Amino acid sequence: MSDKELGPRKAPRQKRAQVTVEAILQATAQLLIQHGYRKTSTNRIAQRAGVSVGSLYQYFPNRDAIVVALFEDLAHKQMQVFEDSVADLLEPRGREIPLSDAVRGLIGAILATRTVEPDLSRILLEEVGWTEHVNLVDEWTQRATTLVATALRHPDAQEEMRALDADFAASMIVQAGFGVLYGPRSEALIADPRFEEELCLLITCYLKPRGAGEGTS
Amino acid sequence: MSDKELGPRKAPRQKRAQVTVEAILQATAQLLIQHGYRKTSTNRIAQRAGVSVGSLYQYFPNRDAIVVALFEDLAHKQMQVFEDSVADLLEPRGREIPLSDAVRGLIGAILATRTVEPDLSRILLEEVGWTEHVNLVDEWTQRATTLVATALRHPDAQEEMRALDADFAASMIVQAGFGVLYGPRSEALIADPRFEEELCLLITCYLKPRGAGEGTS
Amino acid sequence: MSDKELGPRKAPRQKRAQVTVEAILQATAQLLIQHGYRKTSTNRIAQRAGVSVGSLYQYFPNRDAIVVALFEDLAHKQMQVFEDSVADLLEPRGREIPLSDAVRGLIGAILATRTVEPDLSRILLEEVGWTEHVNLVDEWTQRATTLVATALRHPDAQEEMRALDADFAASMIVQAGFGVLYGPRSEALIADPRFEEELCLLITCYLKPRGAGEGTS
Amino acid sequence: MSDKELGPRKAPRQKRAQVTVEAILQATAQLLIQHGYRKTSTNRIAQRAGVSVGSLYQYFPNRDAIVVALFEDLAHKQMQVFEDSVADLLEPRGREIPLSDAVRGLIGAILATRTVEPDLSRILLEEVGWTEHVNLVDEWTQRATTLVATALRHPDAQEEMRALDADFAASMIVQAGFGVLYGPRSEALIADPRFEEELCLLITCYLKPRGAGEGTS
DNA sequence: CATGAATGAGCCTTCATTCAT
DNA sequence: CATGAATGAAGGCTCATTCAT
Repeated sequence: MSDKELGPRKAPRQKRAQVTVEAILQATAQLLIQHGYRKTSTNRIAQRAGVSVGSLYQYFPNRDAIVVALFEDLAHKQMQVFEDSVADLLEPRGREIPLSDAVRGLIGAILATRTVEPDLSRILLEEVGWTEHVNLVDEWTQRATTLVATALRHPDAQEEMRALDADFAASMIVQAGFGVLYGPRSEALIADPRFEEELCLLITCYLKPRGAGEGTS
Repeated sequence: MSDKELGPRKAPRQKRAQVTVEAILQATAQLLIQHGYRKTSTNRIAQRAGVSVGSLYQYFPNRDAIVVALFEDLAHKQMQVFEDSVADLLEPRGREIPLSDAVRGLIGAILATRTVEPDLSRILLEEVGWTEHVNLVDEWTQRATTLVATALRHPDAQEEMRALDADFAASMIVQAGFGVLYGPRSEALIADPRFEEELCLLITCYLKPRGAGEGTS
Repeated sequence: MSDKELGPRKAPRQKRAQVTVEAILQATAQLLIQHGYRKTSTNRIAQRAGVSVGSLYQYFPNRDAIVVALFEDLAHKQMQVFEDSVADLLEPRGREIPLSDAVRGLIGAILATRTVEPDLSRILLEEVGWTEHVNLVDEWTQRATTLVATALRHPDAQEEMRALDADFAASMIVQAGFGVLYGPRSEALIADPRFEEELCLLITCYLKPRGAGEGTS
Repeated sequence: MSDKELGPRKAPRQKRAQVTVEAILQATAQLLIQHGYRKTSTNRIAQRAGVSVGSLYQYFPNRDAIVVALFEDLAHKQMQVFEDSVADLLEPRGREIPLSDAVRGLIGAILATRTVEPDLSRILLEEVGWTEHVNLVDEWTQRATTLVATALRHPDAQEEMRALDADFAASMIVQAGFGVLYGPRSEALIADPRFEEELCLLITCYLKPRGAGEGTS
């Protein structure tokens, strides 16, 4: 666990190799989802991928490396989605967007994250556990937080906000947001029609200055 | 995984047996913490517990049953702590407590939860995954939510709050609270001196009526 | 298998002990029938018998000893039945019985044997295997053969028979008889309404002198 | 026991694999003969075969599957021998064969069956028990019976026989024959010099019409 | 490079048997 | 004598990984 190589063994240069690697990853994802981590053995992966075990070990030094690759793939895809969703909020533009809209956008971005390969995501997060991939998750959270912090520093936002440490606030928001979205019982909560609105409220209120309610205008 | 017996196999009647069971549970906890779930084999548990494998299987039908027992123990202890902490807030008392204090109490209660065997708690939640223990976690969350909802309905609280569905709000709070406390990167966040205060703020603001800031009184 | 004690450990003198032994034997029989030899463990036997394992080992030196005891019980009961059934044929009586009737009686005796605890009998014979109890089975076959030989030597019988070695003929008959009764597919054959009659015929013809058919009289 | 896979797991494609499978089967046969079914563990088999347990499980899903394979092998070989031996009796030929010769041939065929791996045969039949392989044994018996019935229907045979149901008679003969050959104490009986002749007699008499003895010619 | 046969440590579990209470 | 907790050898089986072809 400590001294094990977890990175891919060699970058596949030929096209055929690329196909092989892809097949292995897909097979692993399927098996993970269908039968869980424990039953996802290298032999089974190879078989499902239509490849020999030997080939598998040509590209991955060990079983966990495959899972890690999958994890990274997923993380990158999710980050991409998140960053794309958030992009608008950061673009310089002529007219102002009210804070509440910005927050709504942020929340939408986090929510969008859940749509990326949800099954795989779930199994990876819950069964494999992110403990083993702390770095990745850290990076993930870090980048999200930075993005949010940047958004919070946007002049348009600042105007409506009370004075606070953008970094810290971003952490709170991201953390709370993910908690709500990925915690136990999240399914039920998210399904509630009031959910999105209330989550916006939660965060907006937190950011706004005291004594200046939303509807006060 | 689905039809496996997970309950304890037979209750230890003699005192000696009780000691054995206890040793097994402790050994398992230690191994889980030190080496993770995957390396915690029944043989190792038995060895560490200074007991034979046979004894282990006399009280637990299989490895997971031990982990489940541990999980239940922990969950019960945590619930106990939480409920004890929250108890005051629910007691009828002569003078009013301001909402912010109530929230602070709530948060304190959730935080207190983290002090119960934190290492074991982490490994159990993260590596073993609560997916397999949905019922327990559900119960846990349910009870916490109910408690919070009850607190929110307290006349003293109502006075300072905007009109909202106590149950829903409780869900949001509990969920967000746990997210902040148990999510990735929680350690760092919690360590921040501003943390507790800000979390209070987050929730208080959410509950208070618009246009009525905290310091406005 | 070779140096293992197989006899009962000590004769139970007290009444209570006798009851215990009986309970153990019954429990074993039930378990053998219901779950087969492999799943019939001493612990299970003890439990089913409502006795502690320790007590079990008070009366039997090891597991197989119980099975052996059961086997012996059964063998003795079957022999008893066989001998009782055959008894008449051997009694000196005033009037002659025709050979065919004698044979019919013999066959009836062998058939009667099947009615003694058929389930236990089957499991003991098929799963446990009589290889391990050769002596008993030998004795069994021996006695049956002797009995039949004695019957064949009866003057009444001799009259209708061709000259042959009674011992050898008895062996053939007993052996063939048991083959028909306990071999594979016996069930189907025995169920056939013609069966008993034809079996009589088979043997009678064998015993009668050439050229003197049954119906010639 | 009921839902266990008993068929071979995967067919050996390479020559090396074929050798392995063969070694496993042989080792199992040896162990079965020398130490009995209960002591024939997969580990021992692998060891004796000079192969790793893993290899064993690559070709057989579990221990019993090996035994079953052995059983099938044996059954097929025996059937082959039986059918070959009986073949002549069925061939259309110019001159008649007397019934007694036909029966003699039949008995010879059944006896020949005993020469095929007698030790393995014995252990498989007696200790493992044919109960678990009912289908195979059934097929075995079925085919033998059919063959005999066919022989009985041969015009040459019919001429010397009384009228009877060929199928039923075949069942009786086969069953009795196997009983005599495979029952307890068969060894001794078969060793007797009179045995074969008498067995012929037993069956011939049974088939011939009443009142027409053998020597009547 | 691909293949798939082979490996063997190690896991989970059972069970006959002993022995302190 | 009875009890039942404890033992630990042994069995069945899996699976990550290697290596000859």
